[in-house]
Amino acid sequence: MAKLTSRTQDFSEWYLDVIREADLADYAPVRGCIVVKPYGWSLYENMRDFLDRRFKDTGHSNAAFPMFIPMSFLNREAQHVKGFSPELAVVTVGGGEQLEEPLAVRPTSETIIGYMYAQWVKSYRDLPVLINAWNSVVRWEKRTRPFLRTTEFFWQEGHTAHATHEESSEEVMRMLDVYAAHARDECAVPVIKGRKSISERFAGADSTYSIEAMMGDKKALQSATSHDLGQNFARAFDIKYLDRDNTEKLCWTTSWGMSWRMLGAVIMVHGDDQGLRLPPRIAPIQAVIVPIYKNESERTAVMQAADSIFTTLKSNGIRVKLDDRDETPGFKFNDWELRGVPVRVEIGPRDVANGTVALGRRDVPGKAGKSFVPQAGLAERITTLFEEIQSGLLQQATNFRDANIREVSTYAELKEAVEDGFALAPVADDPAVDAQIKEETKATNRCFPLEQVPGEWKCIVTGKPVRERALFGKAY
RNA sequence: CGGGGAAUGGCGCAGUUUGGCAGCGCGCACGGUUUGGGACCGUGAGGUCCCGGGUUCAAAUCCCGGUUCCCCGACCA
Repeated sequence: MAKLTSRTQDFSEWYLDVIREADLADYAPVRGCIVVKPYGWSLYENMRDFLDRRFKDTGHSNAAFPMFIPMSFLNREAQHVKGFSPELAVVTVGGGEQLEEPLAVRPTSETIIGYMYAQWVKSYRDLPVLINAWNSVVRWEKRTRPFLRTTEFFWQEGHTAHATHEESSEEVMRMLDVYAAHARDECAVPVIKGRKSISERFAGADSTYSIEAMMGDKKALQSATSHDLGQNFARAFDIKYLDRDNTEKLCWTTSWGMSWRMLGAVIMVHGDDQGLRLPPRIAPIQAVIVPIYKNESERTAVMQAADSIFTTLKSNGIRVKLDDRDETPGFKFNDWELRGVPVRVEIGPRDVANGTVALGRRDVPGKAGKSFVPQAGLAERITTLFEEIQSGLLQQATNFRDANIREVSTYAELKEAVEDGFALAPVADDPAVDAQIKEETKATNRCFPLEQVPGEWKCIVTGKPVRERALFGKAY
């Protein structure tokens, strides 16, 4: 009586099943939009809070900007408008009257923030400006999928302005590192940091960096981006400052974002045929207590012990839930596995008598993951177990990814490799090369990883000598 | 936006070919027996058959138009 399609049978269907059955999200009555339900939102909040902490720790502040952007703003940066106009939602009527100037619903906020920065920045003393915004944006996508690609999506967008390119470049890399650390340390998702190829970079950026992850079906997911905008937006919006030498100079700006797509990554990287497997650090419920009893007198004794364990765990800072629903234990075991709760505490009459509990871990399914331990010191034991599970999930994901990346040196090898994983291939950073490979293999240039083994190769398409290899894979 | 599939109670589906009482499993409510890996019996609630038109004595079923979802392509966080 499985509620889920198996991953091997149909990964895409499995993904949708998990989202529904684990109560993460529901479809909204609007094309391509989803409703995030409390359990899913709680997971997003946990991820968001960790990321927000990292932003604050690197000197950034949060602020809010309008969701409506005058069309003329988007038109000011040529590449930017070219990239985004096909997916804009535009408001033409307000208060029952035709608007003089249509307003785009923000697809991203570089332009309106650039406009504001131009007013705020006058002197080198005003720099750097380090602002982040948590908001939602709208992009009219043709093909949508919960969390991975929705018409409206929630994310954060950081926007900074600096006096020199040296500073702005540092910022771009700093935030890429923040994303990679968040993915690794909190979401247990190993990522590869890299530079986007010319054809894949953000509309209006000089260069774009991303973190790329491998999902459970060996497809790639771009999980966050960090852009070096050069002086493009500073020029378009007149973001200038008076330097120490009393000359006016253009600022250098950056932008960087991570969306709730990362939540999709957590599902697809860790999930198994029983459902979600959540890393303890971000799990809405870290431990669930399942009481087991046959009759009223057993119930009284078991519930008393369960309550006491609940209080202890909670006071030790563990996000714990006591499942007192009128369901059989077996049902609850499966239910919480589906929802990805990392640790399960089972307590029955025998445990009450022995002063023990049965401890089950989600990352090791079935009875293999179960052990019987004393109630004394349970909170400490569970806290340690969280760390084991957290690092275990990361390790599993890393092993899986590394086992599915092949270094190739010919086009034929690349074609074969991307049928079942990633390929690391020497290529020229040339849109024509990207396009040809995509056309013929369906795989795209994910990035030129920052960590490169030094060497000289021949581009597998053009035969030209190259010093870098790029990661290719089929992508979401 | 192009090609293919689908939409029937909360979920999964049958019924559509050949028009004729809207059904099944799970879930839900209540009562009882159960409870250490998805319990069982009984009773019951729950439906604009995706939406809008049309044909017909009669439409879930046939015709026209639209919407949404899934899969495959082109665009993207």
